[in-house]
Amino acid sequence: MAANSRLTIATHALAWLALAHRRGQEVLTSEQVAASVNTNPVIIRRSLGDLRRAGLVEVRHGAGAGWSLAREPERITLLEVYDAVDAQPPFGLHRTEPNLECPVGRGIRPALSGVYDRVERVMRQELADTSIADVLRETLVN
Amino acid sequence: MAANSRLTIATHALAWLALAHRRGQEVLTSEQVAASVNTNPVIIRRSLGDLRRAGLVEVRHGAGAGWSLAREPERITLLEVYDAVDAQPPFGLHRTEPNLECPVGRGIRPALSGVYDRVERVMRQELADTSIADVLRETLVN
DNA sequence: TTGGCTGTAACAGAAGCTGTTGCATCGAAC
DNA sequence: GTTCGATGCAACAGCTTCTGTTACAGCCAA
Repeated sequence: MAANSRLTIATHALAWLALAHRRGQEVLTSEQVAASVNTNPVIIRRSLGDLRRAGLVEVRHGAGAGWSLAREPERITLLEVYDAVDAQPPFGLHRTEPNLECPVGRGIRPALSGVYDRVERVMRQELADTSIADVLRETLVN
Repeated sequence: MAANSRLTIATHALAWLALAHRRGQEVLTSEQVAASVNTNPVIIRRSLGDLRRAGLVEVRHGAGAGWSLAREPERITLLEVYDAVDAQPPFGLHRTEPNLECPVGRGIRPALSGVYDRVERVMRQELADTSIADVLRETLVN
């Protein structure tokens, strides 16, 4: 499968909104964001739509329309973005049910679920410790 | 993309090999493993082939052929399995290069790489702390 | 009323994974 | 040396997901 870049696109858009706001630009259109990400405006509208449903950004319609952050960038974590864009978890269980007459086939799924849950927990903790402001700061250093 | 079940399939196969060995069964054929996983033997041969190249299992050819663990299950970690099957990393960067004339477009990729590296590091640590023996024990409890 | 932008559906193309078939190759058993 | 069962691997189909694109209706400040 193609590597999942949803979190990347959404974070890029949020960092750009944060920087624009700091520069006095109230809102950005999907086209302006798309120009920075270098993709199609519809991709950005889809991504920002996810973030809007999660309450991370706000949208203004009509003339002078565009997008802005709903909170200060210090208070938006990558975990919220991750949940908003609904990226796939890193590991999946069996696609078809294993053979339940085999002791391994019977018990392997709950056992692996426990492992995968632990992995996801530490992953989420790491994402929760990083904010959009952190990302923007690191971005402007480079 | 379809959720990645490579790690699941490989771990299932290894746990089954470990249990069979404990029961006195020297080797298992790909067909026997496939019967437990409930899939096609070729899928299992592909997966066990990855594990063989990583030195985690051994294969015997000719009559009485089949697969066995190359080490005790206590000494095979899920991190080794993860690396062996070459599962995709959880996050990908931009598919096309961002606009380098934008300050965010210019610096976002190294910034996100840093975040993603940290996420992968804790994920790998968690996998390194779990062995095939751990998985088998949890499997037989259920 | 106008004009610019959002919201969303529909579709195409690409990529990856699973599953399947077919066949060459290997090697222990006889 | 022959046999026979299993591996190694290529090729292909089907499915799903993601990205990208076009098209168009809806919204609202000016």
